[in-house]
Amino acid sequence: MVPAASATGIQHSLRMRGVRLTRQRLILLELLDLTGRHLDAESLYQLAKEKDPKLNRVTVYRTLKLLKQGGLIDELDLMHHAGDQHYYETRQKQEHAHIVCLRCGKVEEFFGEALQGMKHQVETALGFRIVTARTEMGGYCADCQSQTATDAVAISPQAER
Amino acid sequence: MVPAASATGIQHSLRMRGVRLTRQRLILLELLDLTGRHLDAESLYQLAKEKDPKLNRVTVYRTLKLLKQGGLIDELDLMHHAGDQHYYETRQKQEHAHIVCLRCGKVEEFFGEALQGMKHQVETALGFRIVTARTEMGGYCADCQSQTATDAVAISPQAER
DNA sequence: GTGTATGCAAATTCTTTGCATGGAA
DNA sequence: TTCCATGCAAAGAATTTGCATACAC
Repeated sequence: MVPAASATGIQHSLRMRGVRLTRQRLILLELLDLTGRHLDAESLYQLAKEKDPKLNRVTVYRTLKLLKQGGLIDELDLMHHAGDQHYYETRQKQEHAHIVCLRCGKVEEFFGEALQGMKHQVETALGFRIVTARTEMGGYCADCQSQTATDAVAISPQAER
Repeated sequence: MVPAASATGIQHSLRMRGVRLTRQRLILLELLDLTGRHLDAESLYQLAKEKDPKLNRVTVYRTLKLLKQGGLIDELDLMHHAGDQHYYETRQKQEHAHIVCLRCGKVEEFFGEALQGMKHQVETALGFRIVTARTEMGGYCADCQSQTATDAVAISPQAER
């Protein structure tokens, strides 16, 4: 179960379900797996175009949807720090939270018992069967904290998004 | 600090920052505070229109942005179970997770130590100063679990969104 | 009175859909 | 050979922007 085997694992899982492994899907799966995490549809599309200039943006969206529905990738929002697009990562065995610096955009991952624990608590306390979970936090990284004071982030009408 | 005082608290906070309390903003603040939680922009707009038919959708978006930036309301996605709109609730003293039933759309809230604990862990472990946090889970509520089997949710190309 | 907030119309961003053709199994 | 998957163009959903007017302080 080394990282590199993961794409193969997904391929196998898809084949099992009768999903056709087209050239486009293989390209996208490889990119999702090998590239540094947290790609959004547009970035994934741009990378995929380098490998196959004819691959269409729509195919990217359709493939992401397929993988998401199959529980093979997770969808993130990263606190919408850079817009409303979604980000994706291949599903890990270990649940983890995503921490986004609202100033520089850096994304850290946080692994801890708390997450699995909470999932179980929810399942028993509320009677839900949890399929997918997501914890995201926004704040300021060590580097940016000092500078933030300078930025004067008063509650002025125009800003970010 | 009773619930009803909360809208007043927000008003005070806004006034302090030099934000003008217009008729429209007062309507929106009241609705956000008194209505059952988790309104999206469109729902809030529809409710607001009943109180002031001339109030514009754009004003709703601008007000939500203002309040969000000021940390007075929190933005939720509710796992995008019904589309890509955002939902809002006035910020609570107690952090809590939102649990969404992917079949019937029911939303439950889960309060627990785990969340505050994790926030502190992240702050010390990663050196972040966390400003906003969000935990959402998607799954199936007790009522829907039995029926889900029947639904035959194989990984077929077309479905939801 | 002054300058921010609003309303209106138009634009933008992100994502999905319809339909004919292509290609994996 | 049979359908599922793709590409293309167009549509759709959610949200933002530009600009003149209105109104809170």
